[in-house]
Amino acid sequence: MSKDAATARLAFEIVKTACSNCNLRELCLPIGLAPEELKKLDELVSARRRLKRGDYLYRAGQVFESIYAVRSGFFKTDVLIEDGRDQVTGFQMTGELLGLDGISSEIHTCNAIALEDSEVCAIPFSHLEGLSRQIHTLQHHFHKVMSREIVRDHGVMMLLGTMRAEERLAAFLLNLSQRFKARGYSPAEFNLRMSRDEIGSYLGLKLETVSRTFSHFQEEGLLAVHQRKIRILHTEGLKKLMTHQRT
Amino acid sequence: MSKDAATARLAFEIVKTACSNCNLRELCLPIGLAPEELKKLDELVSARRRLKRGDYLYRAGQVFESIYAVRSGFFKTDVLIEDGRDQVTGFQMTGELLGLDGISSEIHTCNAIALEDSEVCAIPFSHLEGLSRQIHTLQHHFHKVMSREIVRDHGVMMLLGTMRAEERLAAFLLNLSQRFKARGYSPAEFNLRMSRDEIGSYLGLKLETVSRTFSHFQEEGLLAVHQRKIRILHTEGLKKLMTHQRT
DNA sequence: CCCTGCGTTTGATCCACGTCAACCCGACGG
DNA sequence: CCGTCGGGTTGACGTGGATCAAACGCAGGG
Repeated sequence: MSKDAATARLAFEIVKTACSNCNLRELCLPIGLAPEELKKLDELVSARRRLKRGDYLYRAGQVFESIYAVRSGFFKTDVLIEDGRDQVTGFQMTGELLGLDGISSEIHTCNAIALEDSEVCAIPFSHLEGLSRQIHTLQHHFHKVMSREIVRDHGVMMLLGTMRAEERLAAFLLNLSQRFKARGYSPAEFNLRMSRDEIGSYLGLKLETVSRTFSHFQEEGLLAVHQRKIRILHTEGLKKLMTHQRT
Repeated sequence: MSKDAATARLAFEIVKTACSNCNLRELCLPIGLAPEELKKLDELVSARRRLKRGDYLYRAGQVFESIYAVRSGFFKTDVLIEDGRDQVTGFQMTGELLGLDGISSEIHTCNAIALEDSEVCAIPFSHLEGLSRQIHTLQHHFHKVMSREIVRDHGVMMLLGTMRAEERLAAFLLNLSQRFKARGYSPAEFNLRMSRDEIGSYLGLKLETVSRTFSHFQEEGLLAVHQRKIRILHTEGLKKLMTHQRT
């Protein structure tokens, strides 16, 4: 926590700014690029940005210039409408991209907020377009990423439109679990970075309902919950819960 | 309706297959392209496809090869999960693109179904990627289209997550109204192409609730509803309804 | 150590929408 | 002309989750 330690860490990380030796390269934009292509991508990532918990990466209404790749940390995005209502539209973790919504109007349409101290790589969008005209693989991969975002959103629409509270929370936890697993963390035990209120907003539920549903899962022996620490005891049970209900 | 008339119309439309003289060029993919660029795009649109009401344009699970631009008609897309539940994820009208969800996994993730006799232009995706490496404007425009889809989905998530039935239906009607207007049709009077059930599925409501809400709007003097024919009598009233409620 | 504050849990009550069921109505076929 | 059929409307009733309210528990500060 000392100033020196922070400086030292900064220096260390600057050394490995490049995509080509970033340990996320299998998760992030560079997937499938040849070494020489990766070199080009290195030049593209113009800047890193560090954020503290609670900092805004960008705000709705700001001019869109770059997309961001999460290098470390955890984000949420949310939209709000005039009358004060808001909704969390997603949670982003390591290797995921932020800001794709801004491309359409050159203006960000949501807020992106760090839920813990985080670091992102800024990728100026016009550069990305330029480079993806040269590198097929990059172009195609970028298209896939955008498309995946659309598919993900459809999943959330499904969840919000047809599922009951238990199913929503089960789906949410299983999704988190799987994403942690993909990043080499335990799929069974993790810390939530977001509050009950934020989960509720994402799932279209009130925080009380989220809390009650957690308790309920715990009573059923599906989970161990302590504050934001979650241990999944019975993955299959959660999965069944998600699908089983019919009407 | 005679066979001859149909044939004649077919012949007529084949003549103007090209984007360069398509009257949708201001709405569809070619927006903003220079004449010589438009020529190149012409070669890209490999085939038209006609569909009758109820026909599937593609089904979830099929291999993805092309995206489609709606030339005429009206579509819905829906996703379904194992247990039989399904959800309409969108309604597409003239000039809008279908199939973007398939890019991510090379497999369509939803069904696209014609709600009336329709015609689409098939755009082989690999060709589109090729051409957009040559034409900046096309590339950028395509990115904007994908991004707009993401923003639209966020809007639906907002609707499903935070709005009550009346607000949802008001938002839905205003959205349709505006899209009809953009296409030169009356924003105040139009025919719904979809059933109450399909509206309900899209809005996360049951058809009875949709029906009741229509009746309610009619009692309030906001709408005149007769079957699928809608006349908006009081746009401002609908808008206020959409925003006004707080909690 | 205690005080304060915020996020969370838990309980009691309420209500918007779902469910179930009857009925209506325009389209279509015989 | 009537019978049928599918989508739409309307009513009565049930319920999942919202709302309101109180209490808890951990973290940070004095």
